[in-house]
Amino acid sequence: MTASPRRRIPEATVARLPLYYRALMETGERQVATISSERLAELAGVNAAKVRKDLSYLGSYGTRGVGYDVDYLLHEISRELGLTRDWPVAIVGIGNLGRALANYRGFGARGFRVEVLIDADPALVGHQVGDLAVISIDDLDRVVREHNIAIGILATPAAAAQEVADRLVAAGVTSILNFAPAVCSVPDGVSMRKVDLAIELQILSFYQLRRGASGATPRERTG
Amino acid sequence: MTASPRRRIPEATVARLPLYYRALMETGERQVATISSERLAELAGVNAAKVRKDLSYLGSYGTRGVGYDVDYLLHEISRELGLTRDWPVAIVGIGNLGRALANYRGFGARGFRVEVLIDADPALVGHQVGDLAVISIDDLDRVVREHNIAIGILATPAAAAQEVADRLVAAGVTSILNFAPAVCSVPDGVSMRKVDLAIELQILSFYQLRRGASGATPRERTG
DNA sequence: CACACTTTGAGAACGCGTGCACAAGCTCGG
DNA sequence: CCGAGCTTGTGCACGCGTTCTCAAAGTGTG
Repeated sequence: MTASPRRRIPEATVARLPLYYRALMETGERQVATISSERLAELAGVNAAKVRKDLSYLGSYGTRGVGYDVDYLLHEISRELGLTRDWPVAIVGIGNLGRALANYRGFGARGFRVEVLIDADPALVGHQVGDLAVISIDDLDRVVREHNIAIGILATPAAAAQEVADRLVAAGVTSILNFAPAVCSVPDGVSMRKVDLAIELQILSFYQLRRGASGATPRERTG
Repeated sequence: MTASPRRRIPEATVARLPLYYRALMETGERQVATISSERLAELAGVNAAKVRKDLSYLGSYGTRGVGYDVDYLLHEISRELGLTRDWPVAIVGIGNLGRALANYRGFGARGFRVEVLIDADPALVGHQVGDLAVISIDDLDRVVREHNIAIGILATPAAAAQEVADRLVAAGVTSILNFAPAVCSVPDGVSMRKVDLAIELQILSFYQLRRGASGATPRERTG
């Protein structure tokens, strides 16, 4: 029942669709029937021309002189993003970050359901985190297959990242969200997105430095 | 003592410098004196031409026929990224994620030191998280100024994000890393980077769906 | 029905980033 | 000192994404 895309949707557009989705959800709750590209742009924090071009990749869902039907557009975007499905998710690496992700409420609402928690530390295996018990990494393959998991979240230390990624892929996972601070490669046909907290701070630091010593100034490093 | 840039460094290059930095750190520990762009590219997960072009924005730090001096390059990159300084950091919003970030080891090593934890929940204020006590949001302005904080991490619920961002900016913060799932604007002269976990999963979901029903297939949504 | 007003959809120009290709420059062996 | 072999630095072409702009297509009013 998945409609084939009219045209290839640019990556940059795909990355913005979730923004539109969220903005439309908030708008829909306010009982607004239609929305203009300009208003949607404002809510999503982009400009109106971009909104119109992005949406035109999905098809002609707007009405000139009126705008976009909120419910209809919401439905089209959520279908395109696969939010009409339930995606079972596994988290590997139940440290600080893994535990926080396991308890994060924001996932479930969009159909991403954390069903499996995996860790290599025997001391952690069997422990309860939220509603779930931590499973040994030795059972990774079996559990991932049983739960029919397509999306994995990698929250291990850097050193383990590549090996765990390989095992996830071998078990049938085809999308990985990688929080480990390590370069990590996956075969064609598998998507991987990276989130690296330290890198984000370093980028901020670069621009902070460039702005010169105006405002708060950093201390010279002592150690 | 900050060298003025030879040329403007493209954003895309800035975003890769931390990758090179990390790769060089690992290389340096192995007592390797020089490194070629090809090897560095491999370690950083990019291609060699890009490495050379990126590094050329910093200056001519390589030697033809030889490669780059690891220590020297490391020093130049860390200076450019501001990693020779200590940056005191504040985290606002000590929920699941905020707590995980507060305990995250990866920051300190690069000079980012979490010195202040702030939350709006009176029940949380005063509680110890790691070595730090949670401070009331009423004291945000005072504490941020006292600690001379330039970089803030926003880990509040979406509804509070914009207001907290405004207060951080008013207190002198000029770089914000925003984990709240909300569009949030800051004045010129302030940098903001966004990390949105739900959006990352939605992007993965899009491509997962496009790859068709090969591999694990999602369930139709019930609720 | 005609006209003023609104808003979409897309053509076109521009700018940024990527990757190829190669000259310039260095080392090393003889 | 010369020539073979590397590796960098960069000019150039290409493609993607953004933004400007405007015709097309709708609504509403008198």
